[in-house]
Amino acid sequence: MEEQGRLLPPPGEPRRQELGEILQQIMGITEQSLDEAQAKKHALNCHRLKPALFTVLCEIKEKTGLSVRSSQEEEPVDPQLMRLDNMLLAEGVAGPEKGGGSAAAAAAAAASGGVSPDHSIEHSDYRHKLAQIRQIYHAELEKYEQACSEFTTHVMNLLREQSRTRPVAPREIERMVGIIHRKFSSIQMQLKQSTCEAVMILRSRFLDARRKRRNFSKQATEVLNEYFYSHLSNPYPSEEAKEELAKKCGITISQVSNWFGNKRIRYKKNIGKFQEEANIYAVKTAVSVTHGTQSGGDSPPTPSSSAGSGGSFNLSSSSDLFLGLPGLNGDAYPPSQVESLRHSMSQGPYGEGLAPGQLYSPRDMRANGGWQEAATPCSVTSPTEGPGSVHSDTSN
DNA sequence: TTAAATGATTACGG
DNA sequence: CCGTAATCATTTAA
Repeated sequence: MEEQGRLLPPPGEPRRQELGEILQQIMGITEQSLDEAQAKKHALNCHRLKPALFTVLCEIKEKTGLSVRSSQEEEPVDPQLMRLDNMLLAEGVAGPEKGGGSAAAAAAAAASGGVSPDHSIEHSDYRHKLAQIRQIYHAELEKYEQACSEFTTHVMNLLREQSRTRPVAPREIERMVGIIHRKFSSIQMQLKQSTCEAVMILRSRFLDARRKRRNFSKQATEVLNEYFYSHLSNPYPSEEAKEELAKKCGITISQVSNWFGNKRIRYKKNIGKFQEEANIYAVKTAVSVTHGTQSGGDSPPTPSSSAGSGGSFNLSSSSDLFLGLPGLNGDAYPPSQVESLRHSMSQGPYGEGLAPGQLYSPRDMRANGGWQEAATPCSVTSPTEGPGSVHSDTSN
């Protein structure tokens, strides 16, 4: 107290001396005992020149400390973070909460339940898992948010406290806060990253069509096979034909395309495996052509007429194999259009069918890799391009 | 439980 | 985009 009195402005005294005195006291603080230092500190704090001095010190510090700060200025927005945010938003993870996990799942199930039963089951499961992820995500996010704010407050309090005894510029506080926020954002980004990964895994697990594949109905495969074997020489349904088939089978056009793609490749790969099937459908087609009844019949028709499925397309590589070593593998021959042959083949699995295979000469269909090239010569009786057969299929 | 069948996807070329 | 060929993941038969 008395110090303050002594430090009071002696009117005529030059300021310089006063300042020098103060600075000396400051310098001397470290050499004094704790109590003394505390007392002096307090005294200095209350000195009337203190604010001015403090400002000066802050300015100096600001100027000298600039080098550090300039390095990391505010980056606008991290594109990576943007992407993550967008994805989380799109997936409904970051969006507005729609209630607790089970509730959301139940709502989803209820919402889609009536329309598409097939869809709803997996979907509700998916939604349930997604809701779990969202819950965790939000909880973690909130935790980080809170921790960040707490920490920031703490640091700011600390700095404010210290600002009474050491020069702390407002910008420094600002910078500190920025650093803290950046640190916490990077943590949040990791959280978002992990969440994104989890969602992606969930998606691939539930939404990937391959994982919830269902076989087509018996009837659908029937229809498809019928078309395939009746157009064996050129099993490439047109757009309209695909449409008809899709409608008839209750599947999509792309599913029809998939089916034909798979069928072609698999048939070509191992004709022997399909010979029996080819036979059945060839006969069916024959019956249907002759009798006009082609739809639906499950029962294997008796081989009667000669409307076999005609020459198949060519296999590029396996034809050689087939010619060279007929009995080696499943490679056999395309289904025959000869009745006797069909007859002999029809009674057994493909093992027995192999024997007649040697009788059959695959002359037409080798050498050219294309499917369609072989079509013409082989198809003796096949209703390949007969509009009638196609039409009859489609009409029914 | 394993192997075959099967629908869907991917990579690549036209 | 449509095709082939390879591959994946599931369903079904053994």
